Amino acid sequence: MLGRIAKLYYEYNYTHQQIADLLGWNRVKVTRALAEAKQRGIVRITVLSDEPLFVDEEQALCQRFGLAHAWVGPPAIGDRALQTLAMIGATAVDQLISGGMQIAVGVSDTLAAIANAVRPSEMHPSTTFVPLQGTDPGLVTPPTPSNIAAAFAAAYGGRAHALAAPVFSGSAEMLQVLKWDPNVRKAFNTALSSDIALVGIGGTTDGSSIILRADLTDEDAEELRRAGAVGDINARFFDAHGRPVETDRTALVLCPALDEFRQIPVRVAAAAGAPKVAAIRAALNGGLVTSLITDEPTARLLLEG
Amino acid sequence: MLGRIAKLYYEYNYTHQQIADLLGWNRVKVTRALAEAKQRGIVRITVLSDEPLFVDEEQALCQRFGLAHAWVGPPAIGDRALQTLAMIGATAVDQLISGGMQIAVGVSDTLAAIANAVRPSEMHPSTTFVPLQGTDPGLVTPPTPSNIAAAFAAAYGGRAHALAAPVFSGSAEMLQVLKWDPNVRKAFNTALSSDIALVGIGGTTDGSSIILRADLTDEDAEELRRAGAVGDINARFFDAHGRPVETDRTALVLCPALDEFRQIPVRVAAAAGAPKVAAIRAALNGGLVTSLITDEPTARLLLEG
DNA sequence: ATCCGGGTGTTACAATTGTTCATGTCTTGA
DNA sequence: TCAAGACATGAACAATTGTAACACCCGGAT
Repeated sequence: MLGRIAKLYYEYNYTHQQIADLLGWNRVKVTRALAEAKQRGIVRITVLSDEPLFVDEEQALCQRFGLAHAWVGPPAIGDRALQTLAMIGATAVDQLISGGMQIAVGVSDTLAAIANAVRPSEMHPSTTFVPLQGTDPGLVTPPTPSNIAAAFAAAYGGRAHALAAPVFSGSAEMLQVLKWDPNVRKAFNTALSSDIALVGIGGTTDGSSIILRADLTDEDAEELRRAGAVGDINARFFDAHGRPVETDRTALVLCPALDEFRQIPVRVAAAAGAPKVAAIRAALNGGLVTSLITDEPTARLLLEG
Repeated sequence: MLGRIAKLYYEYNYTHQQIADLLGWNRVKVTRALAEAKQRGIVRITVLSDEPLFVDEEQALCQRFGLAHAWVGPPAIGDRALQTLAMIGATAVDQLISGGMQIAVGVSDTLAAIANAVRPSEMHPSTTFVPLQGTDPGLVTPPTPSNIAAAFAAAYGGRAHALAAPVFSGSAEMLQVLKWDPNVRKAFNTALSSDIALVGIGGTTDGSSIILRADLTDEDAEELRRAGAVGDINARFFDAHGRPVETDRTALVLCPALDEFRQIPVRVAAAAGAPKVAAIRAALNGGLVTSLITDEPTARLLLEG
């Protein structure tokens, strides 16, 4: 039934009202049916154009920061910040991915949103997604690394690895034990041999999700900032030059150090928003990432600075 | 540029106004750009559904008149009668066509509209379109058979034949000469060996386009009606039982007789509208066509009678 | 019997989109 | 240089679409 209505509307250019009259329905019902048809994917709208949305900004970012790729999306409207970034990110991933690749994924809300937003142009059954770090402990809404990897794999019909280890250890001893576990070591070696890494960039301002995830206290955060930390990738903090910053608290993290992370040849970060500009700029300047997914206002701020 | 705007609108769900603000444009300009993008095919809207629009009517028509296929489109809105019929016709053609076929095409406004409306689901380079009759003499707006065949061929990437002969002869002698011309005979033999024929059905009411095309006078038309003619296919008139009706005037026509036409196994007619119902019904009852493309009101009238 | 929960119909209103029209601008050719 | 035509522009209006609120009905579970 949805198909019929969708055809009448999109192909025959009937108005909702006319469809309602034809079917003896109510206009609002037609409106609702069409919304459902769209949502269910019965109606597919494709824009046949590969021109990037903001070529100028993308090129400027590449030149200024020596990036391999840059994708700049439109400014978020209303509260759609995450979704907007996710869409441009999905485009980016779809352009980068190809069969047989191994792709490492970090954790961030943005990355989770991207994983849900991907509409593969083609399937890649032989592509593998591996998590870059273990699972956060008390995280309620779950962008866990394994979940994100699984979501990507589901979208592309590929495979996903899981990593059954906590990302935060309660003690140095525990961290040591974990680090020497053969399975854990293997998992990290695998992740670090990926072709591409997808990560988010976090800030160190109040309210950054890393603060919450890591169970950091206000004092911990303040200590980090005093030590010069402006942001993190995979719970590894860095200063304005992209150099590692560690405190006692953040040393207990089970995920690749920034220098290990650099082994991955293509490192794509997705992040946007004024509070994160300092962190993004630091990551770019320090060469922590080779490619950036962001939005137009953020790109402008990065280029202005 | 159109691609960018289309993406912002259809993928990022910006409103026209927001796009205008973003680009420093005027809203109306955005509206117009989007319309052009649609028109140019940069934006493609697909309804993923193969359910026919009016299954009940289609089945009823098939049963009642022993048809092989029936396609029923929605009622025309406003003055879009031709375009609406063309769309359902295009769907029908796309379903019927396959590689290597030879398809004979007649002349009618509807058929011309269908040829322009086809959006091939796949190309058929090995399919050939051949005209069923010669060219009308004084026809200003040109749905000439060769044009229609060419339009179909262009759409499907196939080949088209031309038939360089007038459909109306001024005298019996001329008709004889033409009929014995080897090229003409070959052309007709070719046409009649087609897998499918696509034709229109004309009525004999005042204003029927056949009257105009054939340069028939009011007296000619009246004579035809007195002789029982209710309609025509390719300028061959028939009565309410689908039996041929000829007058001196209409005998001078260079196109297959109705009985020759029947050699083609699949004969698809496209026609709709209350004035044509008698003609359509006659063609169906007489088995002149095996398949019908029409619209819902016409289908209703046919089934009621 | 009663109480949901989900779908429907209705209305009213808000937001978005489409169209028209008067005007302005830029070419083209005499 | 100027008129004529083609075309772009922006304001104003009209039509369509989206959304919310609310009453209602119906089948199933309590």
